[in-house]
Amino acid sequence: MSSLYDVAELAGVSKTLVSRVINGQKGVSDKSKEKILSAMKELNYTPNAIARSLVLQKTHIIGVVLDNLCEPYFFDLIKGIEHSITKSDYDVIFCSGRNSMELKSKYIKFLSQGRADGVIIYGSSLSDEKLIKELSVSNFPFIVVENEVEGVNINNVVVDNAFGSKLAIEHLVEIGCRNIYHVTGDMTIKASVDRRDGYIKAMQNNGFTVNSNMILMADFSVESGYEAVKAFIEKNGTDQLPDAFYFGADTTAFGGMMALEDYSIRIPEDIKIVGFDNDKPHDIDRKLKKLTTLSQPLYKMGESAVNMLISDINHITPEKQKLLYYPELIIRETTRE
Amino acid sequence: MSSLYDVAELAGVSKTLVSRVINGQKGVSDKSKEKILSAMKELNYTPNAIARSLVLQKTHIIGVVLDNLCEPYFFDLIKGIEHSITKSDYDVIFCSGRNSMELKSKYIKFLSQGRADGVIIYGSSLSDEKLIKELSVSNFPFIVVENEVEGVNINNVVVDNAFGSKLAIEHLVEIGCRNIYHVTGDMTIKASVDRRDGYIKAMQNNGFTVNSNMILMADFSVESGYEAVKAFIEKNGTDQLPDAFYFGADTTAFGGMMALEDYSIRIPEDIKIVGFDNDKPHDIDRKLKKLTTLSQPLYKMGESAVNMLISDINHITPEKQKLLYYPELIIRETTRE
DNA sequence: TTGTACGCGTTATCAG
DNA sequence: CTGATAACGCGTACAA
Repeated sequence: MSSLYDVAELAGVSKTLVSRVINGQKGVSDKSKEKILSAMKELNYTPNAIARSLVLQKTHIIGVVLDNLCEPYFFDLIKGIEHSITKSDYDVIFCSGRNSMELKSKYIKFLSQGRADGVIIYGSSLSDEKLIKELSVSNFPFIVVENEVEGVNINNVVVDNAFGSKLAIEHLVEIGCRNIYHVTGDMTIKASVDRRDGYIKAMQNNGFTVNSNMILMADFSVESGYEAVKAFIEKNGTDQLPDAFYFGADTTAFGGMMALEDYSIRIPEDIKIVGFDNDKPHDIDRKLKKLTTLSQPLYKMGESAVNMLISDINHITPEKQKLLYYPELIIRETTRE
Repeated sequence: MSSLYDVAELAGVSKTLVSRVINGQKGVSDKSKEKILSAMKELNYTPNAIARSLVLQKTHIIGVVLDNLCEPYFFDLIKGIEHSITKSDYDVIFCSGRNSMELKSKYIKFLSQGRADGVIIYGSSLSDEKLIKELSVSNFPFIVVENEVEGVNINNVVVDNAFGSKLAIEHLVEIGCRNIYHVTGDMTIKASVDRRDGYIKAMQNNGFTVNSNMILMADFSVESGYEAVKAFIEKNGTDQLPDAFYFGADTTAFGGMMALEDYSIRIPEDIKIVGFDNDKPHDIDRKLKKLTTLSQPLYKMGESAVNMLISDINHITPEKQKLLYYPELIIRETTRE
């Protein structure tokens, strides 16, 4: 690998001139420029970005750390980020936590050690909080998408999950449901907690009381949704069904709908279903009804995250910012006769 | 941001000792170590990876440049890469070309300018060749997955697409097909060309001649598959169908199967279908038959790519390596009565 | 065990 | 227009 110095030597000029040519700056005679250009060609010279970053104290890189890259759920977020990045003078690199907290934390450190000017972190897990609090004292620019972390002043793009629950319950009540159950998502994820709490509150605001037996525990897997509903039916029978199941996640809802199908319970005639996340169904074998769900504006959240982070990096906004998005109710077949 | 020098000053020792503590090296008294550690804490010191890379001439980073991150097709490749990386002492970062050659090329340059020790490039497009030839003169370590580039000596993990066509045709012939048509994938992609050429050759080897009207042009989209088959039927009627359609991609095949369904043509009774790629079906609305297809070992290819690249980086293997994988035929409902 | 001094490849300042 | 020279933050011979 030849360096700027090698080019200067071969061209018979100083490093200063070479640097100017590389960066397209004024102050180089045509003759020198020519010599430099041909020297660069001859040596197959490539500027070293690392050295450049060191002296400039700037990488022009924004890092993105996701829980897992292999997850279609993140596609909209990624696309939103990419779209905003294109309009900026930054480059993005992506790192995957592969569903491991340690790895995620490692990559955040990795990027914050000077390898990026700022980091976008998708944080949904409750256990992210410790990591984020640590990072927030380092005054390295970063922004957390999805998770709201209490007690720390950070850049944050969040979605009001409880509001989503409110929309779901109000919709179900409006179409005549009275006895509405909730099947949770993964309760180590903050969003799941907020959705459940939002469910309870929305039920109360509509004049219903929620007993603990009205909340079925599951996680984000299709299987858990299937098992939760199946166990419920086996315990209570098919004549003790609620008017509706409100699931904490679409994946879980898909599983639940399969269980209902196995017991020949008709959707939406016998029971209404609402999910959360606006996922594409995974299972081609079953012809599931199209699911009424709540959609998070992940694309917009990605865009905003980039913009907010860049303005933080450049100290355009001295204060940390927080942006709240609202989920949108998408009514489909599972709540429509 | 405090530097190693700040820590040394606060601890009242030299930079050398601080450096040793950071890197866990011997040769520091317990007393000094303590002072240094507490100084690091007090200053909230984080080592600067950029400076470190500069002096060490090593980043311990492997970059991966994909055509597009938002594409489930790459999941297996990514997982394979990640798996091998975990067992190494490298970190991975991912960059997305967002389906743009320029962007892809930009990110390859970006990484090769000292920001990574080596790059894994997924290259499927024919137009990648120019870019790859350029890179190959720079002696920067890299490996190309999928595309075979003629005339240059590079690290390469490829899959024998023509062999896949051979498997497909032999399978179809074996179950009684004589009149086998081909619907191409995106012909700007080298794999599509190889699959078509493999189809022609395999047909000839089985004693059939291929006329140009037996090859329908499409790309990788579901729509193109649908349109290609629909146009064919509208032109030739439903009584002039071939025994089988061999598609250059599963996505295309899904589209084609939908078109056949629209004309009430039964699969596999009336016509057999073989695809390529072993994709998951996208469309939940249709209850498509499970598709016989060819599976590429992308996971293994990802693993191998990492290993080969690392041994290139460390000059373990002086020569460039080339690894050839074979697709595997997965027989499902569309060729089974 | 400790510290000094130099170099990694760049950019920027300031004379000439 | 040109060229020394000093940084950027770190690792490492080498010397003490």
